[in-house]
Amino acid sequence: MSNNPNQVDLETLRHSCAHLMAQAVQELFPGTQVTIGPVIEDGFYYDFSRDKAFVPEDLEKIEKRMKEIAAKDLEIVHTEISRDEAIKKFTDMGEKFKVEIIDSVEEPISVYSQGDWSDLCRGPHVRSTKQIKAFKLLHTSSAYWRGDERNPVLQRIYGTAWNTEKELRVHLKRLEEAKKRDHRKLGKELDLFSVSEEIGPGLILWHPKGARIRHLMEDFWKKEHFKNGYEMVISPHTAKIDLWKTSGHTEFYKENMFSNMDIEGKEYVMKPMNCPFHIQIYKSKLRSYRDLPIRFAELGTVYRYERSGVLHGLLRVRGFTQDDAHLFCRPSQIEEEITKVLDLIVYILQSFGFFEYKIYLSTKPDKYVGADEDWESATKALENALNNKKLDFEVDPGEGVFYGPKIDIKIKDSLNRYWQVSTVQVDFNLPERFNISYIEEDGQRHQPIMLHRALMGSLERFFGCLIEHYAGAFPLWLAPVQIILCTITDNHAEYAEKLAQRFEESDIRVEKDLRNEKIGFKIREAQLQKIPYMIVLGDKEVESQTLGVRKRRSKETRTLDFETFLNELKSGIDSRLIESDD
RNA sequence: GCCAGCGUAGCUCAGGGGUAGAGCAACUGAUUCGUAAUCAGUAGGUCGGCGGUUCAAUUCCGCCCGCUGGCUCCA
Repeated sequence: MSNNPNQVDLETLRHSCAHLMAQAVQELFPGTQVTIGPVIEDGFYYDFSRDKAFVPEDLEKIEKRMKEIAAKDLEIVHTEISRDEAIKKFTDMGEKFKVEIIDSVEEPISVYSQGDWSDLCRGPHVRSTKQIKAFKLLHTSSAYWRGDERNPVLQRIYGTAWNTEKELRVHLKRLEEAKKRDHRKLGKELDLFSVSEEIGPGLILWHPKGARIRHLMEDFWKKEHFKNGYEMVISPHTAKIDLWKTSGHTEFYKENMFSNMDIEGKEYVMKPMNCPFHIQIYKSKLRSYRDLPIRFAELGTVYRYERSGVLHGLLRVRGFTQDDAHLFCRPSQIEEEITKVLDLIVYILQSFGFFEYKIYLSTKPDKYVGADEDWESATKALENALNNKKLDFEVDPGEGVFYGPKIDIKIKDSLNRYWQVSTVQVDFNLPERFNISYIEEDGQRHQPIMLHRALMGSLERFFGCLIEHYAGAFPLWLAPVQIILCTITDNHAEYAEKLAQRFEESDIRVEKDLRNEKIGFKIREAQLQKIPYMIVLGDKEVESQTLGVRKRRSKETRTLDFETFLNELKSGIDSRLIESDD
């Protein structure tokens, strides 16, 4: 708690606000049972058991009642009772879910009351309902009791609460801003991508401008991988089911795989992962310790079945391209390889404008394959690599995949949201299943260590993240159109054509707007398309053979000659400049 | 997949048991203009699909498809 008496710990405040909402709901809708109402990031929710779902008008009513209750300045009283008392109390109240919770908590049972309403709760809470002032109910949804779809369906209401009206306004504004940046909205407005009902949900069409950005992402990625000792490989989109039996995917990943195809009586499936293919390439010949580490990289497109309800724009799809690589190395090389991977990750993410991360190291889960000492040394190698790079990380105990420990990296975007992108995983399983080996110095066959890693994760998701991070105003090096030439009248078209050709020869992505429209109209459209530079061409420019340069989000105009402007462009592109103003 | 809501012109949306409307975009014409919208005209829709109720359905009902917010999971 803060020293300022008016400043309440946000978690406490939000928890109390959830109670306030529950009270309002039960007063307005008798017969509704309460279940749980925890605090979440930026707010809270409460799950209710009730036949009917809440509609938006209900939220208004509930909010109004909450304000009334808050104004009553009800004291929030904490009491502790025995389990038997609690069971009797909540059974009498008809709160079956609360009774179920009482079974699983320790005595004494903690209860909070305000007025004639009370709730089973660990607390803490604010002293009076009057302290809950700045709040808003946001939306409804359904949820299952204890998150299990076999359990009864509950009606959830989400809300947010803050210490002051001003903080609430700032938060709501941020939500609005996030809505404006929604990649699905911008994808349409900027003509970047679409999803077609005719084709199928979760399958992305990259339009010319989106594909342009994708090619830029891919080109950059390939160049950096060649520089860093990777070899590019390419593998097919489907393979015989037997491959997936060997890899264990038919056993452990079945529910995520597209169902079988019959090709001349043989079963094939769309690939959900690239690893078995890269292993086949590794296995195509005998490998020596002198060849290791071997690094195979591929922008590999995979298909995974996702339940229809979870699909979401570019962020959750059924077909996506991983910037995948598999590293085969000697046990002694793990640490160095991971360190190099981390270097590359940080370099690439920073190039795209992401400078802050949350990094997790996930360790051995309850069910696992491989020897304990291998797990230990691999986990240590991951940890050492993170420490070598001075990267802060959190350990997620037991959260590793069954086949090995891993590092996950989330990037922070311009609205302070985190997105899971990069991952580095050690795999003790596939080398064993495919029985891969190399000849060691001792002349004997040894099993190599295999690492999976992705930097951007999926190009689709990373693109969605880029769109929202930049609100569609991509940095110069990524902008699908870098400059647009806008003529004042038809008289300037010839000059524009000539300039366009010169820009094209210099690999600048240029568009011309020669339409018979007013300059204000052309500028407006270019602004809405978030083109980094607008070049106005009129009598003045033709006469002096110059360019009228205007940058997006700046009303300032400059008169530059071609070479000067081209140099500015080139240096912005080559340095992958990210303008904070943009 | 489940719960709820939504689906009307390319886009954003209004309407409503008697076969549909606006703005922007498109097209045509006029205008040749100096940094976020020049004016006028034209065209555009089996109202997501299939079935049912009805004299009549885009509107009411059922099923299906898709989208949105969540639940679960993850790149």
